Amino acid sequence: MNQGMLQKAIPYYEQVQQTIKERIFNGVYEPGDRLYEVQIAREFAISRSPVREAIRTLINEGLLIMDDKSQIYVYEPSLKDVYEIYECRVALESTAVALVAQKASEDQILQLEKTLSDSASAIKKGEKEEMACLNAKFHELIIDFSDNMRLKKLVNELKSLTNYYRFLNLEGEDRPNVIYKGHFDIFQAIKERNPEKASQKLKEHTHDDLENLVNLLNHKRER
Amino acid sequence: MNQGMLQKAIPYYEQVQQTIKERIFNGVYEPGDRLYEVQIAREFAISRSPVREAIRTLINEGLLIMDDKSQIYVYEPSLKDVYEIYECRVALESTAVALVAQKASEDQILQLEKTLSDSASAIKKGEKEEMACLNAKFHELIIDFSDNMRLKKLVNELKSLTNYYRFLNLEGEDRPNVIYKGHFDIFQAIKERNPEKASQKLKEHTHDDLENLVNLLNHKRER
DNA sequence: TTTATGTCGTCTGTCGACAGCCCACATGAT
DNA sequence: ATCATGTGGGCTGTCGACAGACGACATAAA
Repeated sequence: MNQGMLQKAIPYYEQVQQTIKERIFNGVYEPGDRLYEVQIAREFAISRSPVREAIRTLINEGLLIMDDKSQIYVYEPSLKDVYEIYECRVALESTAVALVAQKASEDQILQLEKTLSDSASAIKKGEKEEMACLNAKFHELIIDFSDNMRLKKLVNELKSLTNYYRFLNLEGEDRPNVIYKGHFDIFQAIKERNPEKASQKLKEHTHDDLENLVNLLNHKRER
Repeated sequence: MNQGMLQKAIPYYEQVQQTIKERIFNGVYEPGDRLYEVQIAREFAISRSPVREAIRTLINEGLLIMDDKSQIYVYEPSLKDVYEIYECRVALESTAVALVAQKASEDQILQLEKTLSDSASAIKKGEKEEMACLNAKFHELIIDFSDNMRLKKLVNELKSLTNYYRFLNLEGEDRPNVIYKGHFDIFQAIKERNPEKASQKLKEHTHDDLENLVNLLNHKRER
């Protein structure tokens, strides 16, 4: 009885949008790849209209870009882009964490604490997948608890633009512990109800992330 | 010889997008109004396809919203939305101004100063139109000088969402002078190369704006 | 009068078709 | 060989048409 509710059929353009997005995140489409309306339409055995709409939406999200000849490519962040995106994320997330430090409920603080301790045990067991997941959750919880839907949306969009690099988060010199320490400091500041400190710690933590990422990218480029 | 360059014909969907946006800003379409693809297509004597694409784009920008029945309405910010948008703007703009305080060139600082003094004389002459324009310019310069395209784009999108209320900026108790003072303090901090102070002053200034706006909205609502 | 059923019009989602543009390749002239 | 001119194929922008969904109104049944 599916809760007495029938699901509205999901229109093609939405399904296509989701699928393309997943393919970008999964690396099926790689940065710089060109996409063709007709080809995608043929592949799904539908007309070009829904495909066009899906592409338009993804262009607006920034995951696809259109050149002056209306050709569509998968977004490929330049180094400058990466810096700019991080700058924006720091701005938004540090605001979020300050809000959380001010008004988080006790229960919410407990949730953060639990995520942290789960994270610690994942590190001990060396479960990379789990670690990445919990780290993401920590950030997500903070954004959620800031209770600002628009901020959440903006951060998510920014994150998806560097999603391409998400594998690199945990690589590098002793990253798991460094990240854990960063999160721990942030949590501590929240628990102390110290917005400025929380904000500051998050800025430092994110800066670490950026620096690590840029280092790894440079290494890759040299090889 | 038009600089030897021919302009590519602007596609319909872009023109329509621009037109709809202007109409929203000019109040031709009011918040909450429903829009119809067919009607707009008929009006411009074109097919629905370009209209659909224009609408999709505007939905992604947030100026139009689509309900669960695929009906299109002009975005009508709730009070909570207004707060959230301002929170995001403060986050981004205060970051921008801190960057400017760090790395603005002397010439850029002069531009800010000139805008301020123009603003002062506009106040003396009571030129409301000019005042609004210069105030906007002040903020825009700061964003530009922060040299972060993505930040600029985000702020512009957020601003357009409350564009509906732009008339109210200058109404209220002695607003022009309060705003001028706010901008002056920000400028001062930039000139002193004091990022924290600049950031702080901008936060206070924007908070004033928000408070004033909310007051006026409440008054309106009571009447 | 109130409820139930049927019909109509309108709006959105999708389709297939066509025209214009751009590019690559080929053909021909120098 | 090099450059100019065709020529063809592929891709995007736009169009007009149809089907399904939804609501309004009317009509019929209680």
